[in-house]
This record gives sequence, C-alpha cells and structure tokens, in this order.
Amino acid sequence: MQAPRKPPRRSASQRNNNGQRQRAGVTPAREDVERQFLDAAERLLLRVGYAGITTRKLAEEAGLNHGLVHYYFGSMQELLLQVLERFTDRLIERQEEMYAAPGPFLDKWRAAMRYLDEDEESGYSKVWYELQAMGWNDPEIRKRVANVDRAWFKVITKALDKAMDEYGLDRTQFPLEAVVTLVGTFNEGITLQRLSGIRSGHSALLKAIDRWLEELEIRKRQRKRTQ
Amino acid sequence: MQAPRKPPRRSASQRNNNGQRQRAGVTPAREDVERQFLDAAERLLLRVGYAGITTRKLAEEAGLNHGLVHYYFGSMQELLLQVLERFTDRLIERQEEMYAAPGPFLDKWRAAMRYLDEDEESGYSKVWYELQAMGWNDPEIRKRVANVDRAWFKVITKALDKAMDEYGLDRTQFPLEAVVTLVGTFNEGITLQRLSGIRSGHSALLKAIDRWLEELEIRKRQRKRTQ
DNA sequence: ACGCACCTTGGTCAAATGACTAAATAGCAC
DNA sequence: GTGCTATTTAGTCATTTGACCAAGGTGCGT
Repeated sequence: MQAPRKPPRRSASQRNNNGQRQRAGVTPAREDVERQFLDAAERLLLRVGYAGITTRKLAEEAGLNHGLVHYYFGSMQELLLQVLERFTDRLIERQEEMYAAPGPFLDKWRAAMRYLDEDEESGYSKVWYELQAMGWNDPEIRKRVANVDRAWFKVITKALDKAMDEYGLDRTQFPLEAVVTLVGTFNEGITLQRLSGIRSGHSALLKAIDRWLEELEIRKRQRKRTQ
Repeated sequence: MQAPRKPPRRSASQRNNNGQRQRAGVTPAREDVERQFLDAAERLLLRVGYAGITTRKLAEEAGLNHGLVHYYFGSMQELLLQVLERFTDRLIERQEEMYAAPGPFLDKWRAAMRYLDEDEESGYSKVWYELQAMGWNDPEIRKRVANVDRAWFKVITKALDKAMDEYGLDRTQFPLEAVVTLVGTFNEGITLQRLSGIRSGHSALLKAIDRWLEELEIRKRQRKRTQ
C-alpha cells in the first residue's frame, strides 16, 4: 500500500457492465473469486497489517493471478473498502443478534465478554483495528468506520437502556449516554491493549463488573419475589 | 515501508565510531540533524501514517538529503524505533509530573482530561497511535509500546491509590486494579474513537465523572471540617 | 458446433523504494 | 596552510510497486 501513481479507476463493477446485469446477477463464479480475494485480504490484515498488503501478495495469498485484482476491483483501495463493508456488516449483525436475544442482561454481558476473548483469539480484533488504522489516513474508510461505531453505539444503547430498567439503576447518577460511552470505550481500550500484548488488570476489571452485575441480578429476583 | 530486501545494518552509531566517542560525545551538529529527522518523522506519522513514510519522503520533510537517513540511522526501522523511544519518554515524564503535583485529585483528573483534548488537537494522539499500530506488526516496536503502557499503568495506579484514600472509596467494591484498568482503557478508547472522528457521548461521560468526583471532593472537605 | 461475452493469463511499464557508496566538502587540530 | 576525519551530496542498484492490457481460453446459449 502506497500512494497510487495515477488515480485508480472508479471500480471494476462499473467497467464490466457492458450490458451485463449489475450486482443483482453476478455469476456465482465471480462472487466466489471476489470472496476469495476478500478472505485473503482479511488474512493478510491479520498477518502483516494493511501496510503490507500489495496486489501481488494478495493474489498469492488467494492463490489467484495478480491481474485479477485489477480486473475485479479496479484498485486496491476499492478492494479494501469492500473488505471493510463485508466485515462490518457481520460485526453489527452479530452484536444486534446478541443483545436482542431473550434472557437477563447478565447473560448477554457475559456473552459479550466472551466475544472479547474469542475475537482476539480468532484475529477478528486485529482485522477490525487494522481497518480502523487505515481509516486514520483515509477519509473514505474513516467515514465507514465511524458509521459502524455509531451503529454499535446504538445497539449498546438499546441494550443498556433495557438493562438499567431491568436492574433499576438510577439514571441521574448513571446517565444512559455516559454509561454507554464508558462501556463502549473501555471495550475498545481493552482490545487495543491486547493487540499490544497488554493484559494486566483486565481480568480484575471484568471480574469486578461481573460481580456487580451478579449482585444486581440477585436483587432483581428478590424484588420480584417480594412483590 | 515494506519488507527490506536485506537485513539492515545494525545501526549508524556502530559503524561511525572509528575511534570516536560513542553516544556520550556526539557532536551538537549531529544531534541536531538527528533531531530534525525525528521531528520530520513525527510530522509524517501525523500527516500520512507510518505506512506512508519512506526514506525519501522523510528526507524531503526534514529538508535534508535522503542518503543521510541511512548514514545516521542505518535503516528506517532504527529511525522509527528512536522516534518511539523519544516520544514515549516525553509521554511518561509528563504523566508522572502531572500526578506527582500537589493538590486534590479532582484537579489532577481535570488536567488529565484537558490533555485528552490537547493531545488530539496537537496530533500527539495520532502519532502515538500510529506507533502502536506499527507495533501490531512489529514485535520489537510492540515490546516498547507495551513497556510504555506498563509505565503508564504504574503511574495511574499510584495516583488512584492515593485518590481512593483521599476520597475514602471502598476498595472491596472498587478494587484498585480494576479501577486503574477501567480508567486506562476508557481513556484509550476515547482517544481511539476520536481518531475516527467519533465524539458522541464523550462529553456526557466526562461530565458524569466530573460531577461524581466533585461530590467526593465536597464530602472530603466536610469530613475534614467535622473532624 | 458456433458465436460471443466473460474470464484468465502473463506479461509490460513507469515510478518508487531501501540499501548502499564514491566522491566532494567542511571543519577542526596542529 | 596542511592533514585528517566527519559530514554531505548525488548518485547507482536491484527490486517492488500499482496500473494496465493484449491475447488467448472457457463455457454457455442457441
């Protein structure tokens, strides 16, 4: 990845529709090849970071000819943008699914904290943070990253709004927006630190929160019984 | 920045000491030139990110000949490592200074929160996070980043330890390590979000914390009076 | 089995890169 | 001034890069 010598062409999808159906009717084969490139790009993001991705390395990783990158995507920038798109769709979807599920908030919180470990394990975090780092130097990417963050913020807001009712928390003392921001930012902070191999204090913090939520859960049940 | 074709030479300082004194007696001129390169590197980190730095762009930014990079530092990797070194020394120093100052914790907290804005404004955050992102793909850099984080953790621990006494906080409910981790991670999270242009909820959170600390400060004074 | 749109290959190209160096120059000790 | 070392300049070099394309192959509809 470096500054392109010439501005890249708009995108492959624009030049290739010589009377051919747009996104709607892409051939399965085509979709397959595109997916292979996007998968390979994610693997490279994980392994070498965005700065280490070049058309040729990408093609090698995908086991495909390097000319295809240009044919299918028009440019690296476009490809990376599609990686971002696909990745974040999955991210938001998962998040919504999790919090929309039935059951007490405590369970959802624990599931979310499990994701923290799983995502580190699977390299999900690394890929997502590489995309973010790309965004720091690319307005178009940054815009999309910000959108995802906003969507994430919304999902957590909804979940925590319900949770505060559920546990009868005082909204004067803990304004919803502040709580959401605290939860969101400390999550990002933890992930960021882990990327640098730092884990000190994480389990202490998570344990303290878990204990606190557990207590709230117990009190909730007691309230129900005495009613 | 890309994989070097050959492993770079150890460092400029090793080849240049033809009987000449090591670091101790570097000529002022030399130190000056080195500083110019390091300054230029920071400016480029801020403006284009680590992936966009090349020896030639760096030399241009510094207004110096590109051959000098090799002469003085031996390689880009070495130069970037020195950028990190210098940068983080300043970071820790400032942090220690701030919390070591006299006065109530509330004041220190407010100073720290002001830094949050100042550092974004000045580009300090961007530089620091670019260095972190570099570390995600470079063990040597990552190690140093982790060290800085550890040092930062220690400083906050000391400060918050004192603060919890000062405000009489219950260490069973808020274990020191958990609190430190929460403060550290949400700080990093806020900075990270701001790099992507996200600011929603930040002021709400900071205001809520400020109000809470203010209340603690008032109660502290009341305690003193009634004693 | 023919036509034709689509796909794939294997390249070219100019520009850029990190590493490295010969030669000129500057600055200082004497 | 002379001599000598440290610094600086202006390159070279082998590679790599993103962009781009010609030519041939493939497979499907008919």
